[in-house]
Amino acid sequence: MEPVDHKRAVNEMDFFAGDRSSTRHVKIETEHPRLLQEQAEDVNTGLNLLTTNGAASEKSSQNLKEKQRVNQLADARSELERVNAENQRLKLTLNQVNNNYFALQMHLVSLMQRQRNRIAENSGANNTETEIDRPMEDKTHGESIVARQFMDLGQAAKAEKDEISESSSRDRSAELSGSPGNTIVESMERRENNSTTTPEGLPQPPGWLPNKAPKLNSTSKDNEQAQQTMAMIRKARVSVRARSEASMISDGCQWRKYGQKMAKGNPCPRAYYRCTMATGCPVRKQVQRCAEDTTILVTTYEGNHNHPLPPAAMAMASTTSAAASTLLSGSMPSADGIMNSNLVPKGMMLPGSPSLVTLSASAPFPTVTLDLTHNPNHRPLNQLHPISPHWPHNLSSLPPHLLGHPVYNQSKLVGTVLSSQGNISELPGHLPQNQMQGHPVSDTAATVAAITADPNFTAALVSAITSIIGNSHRDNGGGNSNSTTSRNTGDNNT
DNA sequence: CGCCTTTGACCCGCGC
DNA sequence: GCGCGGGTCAAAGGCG
Repeated sequence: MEPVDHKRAVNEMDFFAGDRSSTRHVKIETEHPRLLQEQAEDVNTGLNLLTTNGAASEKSSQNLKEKQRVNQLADARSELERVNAENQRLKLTLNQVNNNYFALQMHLVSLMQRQRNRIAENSGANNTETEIDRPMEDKTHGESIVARQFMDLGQAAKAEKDEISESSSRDRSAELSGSPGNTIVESMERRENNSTTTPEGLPQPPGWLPNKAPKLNSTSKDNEQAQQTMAMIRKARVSVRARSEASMISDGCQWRKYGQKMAKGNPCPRAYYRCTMATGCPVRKQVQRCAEDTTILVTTYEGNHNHPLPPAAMAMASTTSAAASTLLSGSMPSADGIMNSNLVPKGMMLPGSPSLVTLSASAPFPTVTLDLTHNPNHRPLNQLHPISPHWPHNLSSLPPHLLGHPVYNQSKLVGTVLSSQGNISELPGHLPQNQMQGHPVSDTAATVAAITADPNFTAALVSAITSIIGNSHRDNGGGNSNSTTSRNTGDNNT
């Protein structure tokens, strides 16, 4: 009985050590036969289950061996625990990297869409099919513009939420309008402000919709549409579908859970979060797994931040902007746009990703859905990762030495990303097309496989992990983002 | 101790 | 008016 138990214990340890490569593990493995043989021969003596008539010296030597064996087992066990812990850390890191990649996708989508919308706005009836051919003049300003754009939306949100402070919001909007980086939302806000002041000068109620209460001094059809659009944008929701094992995707913001409900028709609970990066921030989000595929995480954002965001949060922020812009671009050209449609799937007009973004005007609010869960053969965005060894977009999660590295120049990254669409192949930093096309990715596993297959990524990942571990594995990248992870059980990746 | 999650209760809109 | 479902509140407890 006893030898069997010992043997089993050793085997169990080996089982857990399993494929985790460890030099110590190899050593233990090589010692197994001898250990087991010793056990078989000496078990009675070693465990004092039977008395023997052997010499005392022999017995002491056997005890010594037994002690050594116990020590080895203890060492192996501790090593196993260490490796297990390291494995968990690596898993977390990988998950975080996944989320960072998702955030990068968000950023890309927003940039692409914003370019389109801005071109459409600036050039009016000009040809909008060529804007992607000249986006590099924009990409150098991409980061700041995204930031500005998001702040503009924040103003819009404030105008909605803080009715009393509408005039000040307008002032702020007017201040912001002086910049050349005007966004569609901002311009729309100005248009609305110029045209929708009530006779009493009172702010509009939060749920106010121009089509329900036409303004007396709204004389032009454009103004009406602008009002409609702005109201829709303010009420619009951004729904993001992405594959993630974590309970939340990483968007760089701080979120506090304030409720959870079982939604009808979905066995998975719906969690409600609000932004806690600033007091009074109206942004909320709902997180729920898809009923059909629980690996798909559906995150719905509502509202706009009223505070500056860290770079890590810019991706999602710009996504919100892009969503609003998408709404705008979809509703402006004609009166029978999304306003009057119940469910209008609309390609985002991103080259090669016809179904990436859909619009839904179903009640209560129009929703922009970014579906990042499936990327068919249309040069999916998911294939972007091989081209960017520096793709962890959540900058705050990056180790400092990588954060300061030129490869994290976002404009260059954007250029790389755009080049992957096949439109800007001459840009610096891009990789050859064939290299990019070598990683068909349709799910997280394939994504991880493709990512890890890239040596550049591997190098960056190793560096990042080393730094993270070296920093006592700060909570999910530290900084002002992802703070909710620290208290969560490991799957909550803000 | 502060911040967070959990979770039941409550509120509100909507359809019948 | 009633029930249902979605969204929010807030007390309780956990965690670092």
